Amino acid sequence: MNVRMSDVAKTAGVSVSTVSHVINGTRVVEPATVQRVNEAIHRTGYRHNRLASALARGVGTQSVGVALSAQSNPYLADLVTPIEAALTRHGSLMLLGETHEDAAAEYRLINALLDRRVDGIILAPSPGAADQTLPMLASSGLPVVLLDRIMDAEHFDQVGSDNVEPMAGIVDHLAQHGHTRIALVAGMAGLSTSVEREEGYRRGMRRNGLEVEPELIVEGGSAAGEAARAMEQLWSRRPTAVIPANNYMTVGVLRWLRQAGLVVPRDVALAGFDDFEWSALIDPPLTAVAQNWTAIGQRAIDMLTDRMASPDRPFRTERIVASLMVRQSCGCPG
Amino acid sequence: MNVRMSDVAKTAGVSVSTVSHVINGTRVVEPATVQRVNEAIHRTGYRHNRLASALARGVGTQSVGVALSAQSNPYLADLVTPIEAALTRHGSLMLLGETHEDAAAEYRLINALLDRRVDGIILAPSPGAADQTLPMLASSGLPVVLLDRIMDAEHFDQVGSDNVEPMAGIVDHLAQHGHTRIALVAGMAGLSTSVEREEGYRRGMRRNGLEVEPELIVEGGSAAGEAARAMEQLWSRRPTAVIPANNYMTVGVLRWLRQAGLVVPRDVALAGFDDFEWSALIDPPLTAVAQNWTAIGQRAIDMLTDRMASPDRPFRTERIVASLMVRQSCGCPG
DNA sequence: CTGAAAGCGCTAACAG
DNA sequence: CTGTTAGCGCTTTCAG
Repeated sequence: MNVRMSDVAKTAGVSVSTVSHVINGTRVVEPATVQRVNEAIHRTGYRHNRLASALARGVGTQSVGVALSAQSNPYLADLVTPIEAALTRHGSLMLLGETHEDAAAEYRLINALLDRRVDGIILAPSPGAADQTLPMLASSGLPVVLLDRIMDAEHFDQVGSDNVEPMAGIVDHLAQHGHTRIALVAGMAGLSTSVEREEGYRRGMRRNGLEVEPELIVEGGSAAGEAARAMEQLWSRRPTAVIPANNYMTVGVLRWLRQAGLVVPRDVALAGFDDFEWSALIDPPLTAVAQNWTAIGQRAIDMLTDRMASPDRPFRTERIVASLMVRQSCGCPG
Repeated sequence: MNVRMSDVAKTAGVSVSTVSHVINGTRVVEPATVQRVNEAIHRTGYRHNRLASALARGVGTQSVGVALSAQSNPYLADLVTPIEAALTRHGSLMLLGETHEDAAAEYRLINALLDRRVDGIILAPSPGAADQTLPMLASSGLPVVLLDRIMDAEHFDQVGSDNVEPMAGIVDHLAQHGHTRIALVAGMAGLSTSVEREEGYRRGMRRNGLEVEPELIVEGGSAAGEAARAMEQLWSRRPTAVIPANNYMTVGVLRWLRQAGLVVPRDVALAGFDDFEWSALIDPPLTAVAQNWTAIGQRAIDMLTDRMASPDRPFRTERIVASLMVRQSCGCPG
């Protein structure tokens, strides 16, 4: 264990400088020497220490930090796969950390990432990120891309789904089915996605000539359990259709409906946010807005590398289109 | 940007040695001095460089590598969450990499991880890992835990689900429903989980006095598309029940069945491996073996820290129990 | 309680 | 084509 470059140099009968250069291919070395060095590397069992290397070279660590809440992201794999792929292409690695949707935990995580000298950070900001995390990130000068939850932050690149129009589109669709009492199980307060989706709901109601009744909007905390309780509350207010603002809440709503003996879409129509592989196999097949997580992950890493390349370009916010997958839970015929 | 410890020392009017010690709390420093140093840190905007620190201290980087195929792991979040949590408790971070279920990619990844001086590695070995990756890992002397796919490797700690008995249990259950022509859509060849589940299938058939007909076993490549084709093939052989050996293949089988106009469990009963949040909401509610991914992730990180603490303890292989969730796709009444 | 100085393992002028 | 050597930013004896 722990063979150093000098050991290799010794057994190859050359200088460390030469060893370094054959390892990094950073200057021409006589083939015979290269040969000897490579043999020495093998015989000694040498492992290059990229950390010492990075330190000496004064560069980053060929790694980027990805900070999000895996717990609240069922699309983790979709999101992470393109990021990982792009990073691998550059010989970089991904440091994945969990924000726990909590400002303090997130702050600690970003600090840890910064102290480890990552080359860039991709962050799905928790509610509360604006207080400490974002300022710190901004002053760090590190390339950063904010993901999913678009903030009111001028000095960051951001990418996420368009939420307003797709949500309004759900309302349009439900209204076309003749629904007027359309309930919304809203996401966790403080999340920009929650706000935007509620805005979309309001826009949709209005443009269909429907009144927005406050009692038809209940927060479902972005989680299944809370959403079930929210649905219970809503049910007493006699909605004819319900929109869970995300995937987890759809599970909760569906569970509550089922145990209450209600059948979708006969007793209440349902269409929500977040599509997934099994949607078509659910009973009834789910009508839902599909977010393009692969594209979001792809754009995030693209934007990050763009910024690394040109630190002074203007900051951009990109919205990735999300589209309504119409199936039967909304009342459409099979 | 890039303030060094010496800068802090200068503006605080002390030596770097003192600064280092107040930062690490590694020796007693007069309160007043601590004060001055902390102020200097603030004023200069100093960030501790953990990499340089680790180098000087000759220790690891407070990070562990996690290598698996996110693409083929729908439980990524369940698995990763306990690992992340434990790591955070130790002030460590997770370097997540993708093996792509490919020996060469995996080998490169593990190399990258090793070169970055991670303190340990958790790997879900791809088929082919035994050729290069495992030997390298073994000779590295680094703490390693193999996950999910239990290998025939004596010198590694391993943790994964029990596959044989649970699979045999599925067969038992189906046999009790009176099925005799039970088909298996097997997983990707070369994966130990595939092998073990097929073994479980054979064991189940045998102990129920059923003949194992080779034509009722078709490989579904562990993926939805291939599984659909496998199911098509199988259908011509008139099974009365089918067992997809994992989650993805269940999707494929279900899709094919549906588009063929077949209804489960009337036309063919179905029970497979891998349960998940939506199983009860599928049409029909899915009977499936639930693997305890959270426990697996938890044990993996436990075993890793155990080995870090005592490098010479004997290697262990742990099996986490997986249990059959009986719903309706097997033919049981709602 | 504090400082000087010798490394940690590697890179990159600079000088052959 | 190759070797010497001064760092990279930090830790840690050792000597006050």
